[in-house]
Amino acid sequence: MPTSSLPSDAQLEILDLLWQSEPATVQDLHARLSERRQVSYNTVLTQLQRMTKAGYVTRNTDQRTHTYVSAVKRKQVEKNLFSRLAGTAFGGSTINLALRALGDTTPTADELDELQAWIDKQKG
Amino acid sequence: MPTSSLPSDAQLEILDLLWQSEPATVQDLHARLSERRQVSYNTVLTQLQRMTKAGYVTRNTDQRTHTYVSAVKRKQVEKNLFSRLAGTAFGGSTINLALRALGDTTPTADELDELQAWIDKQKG
DNA sequence: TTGTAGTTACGACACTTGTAGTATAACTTT
DNA sequence: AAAGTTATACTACAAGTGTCGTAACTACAA
Repeated sequence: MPTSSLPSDAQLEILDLLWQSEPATVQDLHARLSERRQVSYNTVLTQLQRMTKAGYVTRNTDQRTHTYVSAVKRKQVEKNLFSRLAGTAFGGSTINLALRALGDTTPTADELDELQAWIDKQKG
Repeated sequence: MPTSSLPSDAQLEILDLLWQSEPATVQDLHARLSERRQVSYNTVLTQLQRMTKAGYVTRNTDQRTHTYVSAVKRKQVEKNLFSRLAGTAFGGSTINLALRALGDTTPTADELDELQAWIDKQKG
């Protein structure tokens, strides 16, 4: 449904956790998010409620403790994210964006291999 | 709240124009931005004022018509942008982000070469 | 049965964001 | 010099954001 709109930063952060392990309760997500930064249970709950309304997630309310699952595909959201970024500051090119992202970062050998594989796939 | 503050989307769009050609007046920027989308002069002005306050640009007010120059480096802003994104949804890895950005896009031969060059540089 | 911990619903609040209108001052043109 | 044009400053405002508090309800334990 939300092909145009994008989750906010805080929502994306939670969505990312969901994608990693679904379904999940608010407590699950709060616990996992708390490993990264200080945040209240209610904050996570509110964001999940907003995400439900926005259609980014759906929830099962059969039990008192609701469980959430993502309703949008990771790839799709990422694609939208990139195209928004590319649209504003990278000459519209996602590839250009990728090149900039690489920038002066130093990759691990694995990452380098993965990149090489991607290129080879394009060539072949 | 991200670690380092970042220009908003609308600001980034203008900053991008500035990076391409500095210094510039509000009119310059408004004219160039107008080629892409409908936006009022005052909107551009307001954003430039906000960016001035935020330190993203500086301006010369000697003349009645002020001229603006960027006060932040493109690379630095991009880096912050990517690291914020990476921090929220790409496992913290900018390279991973780049790989995702590449995703199913199909590059031109030039872009492919550029990518290959980047890899070779890392290897060598 | 009464307390206590867990859960959701709802509201609140300050801040940001994108957008633009109005006021006013300063040049330019007639 | 009057009128029009151009510039900035200031104000405004709805929507979105990140954050959390409080109320109310449920379930289990003592």
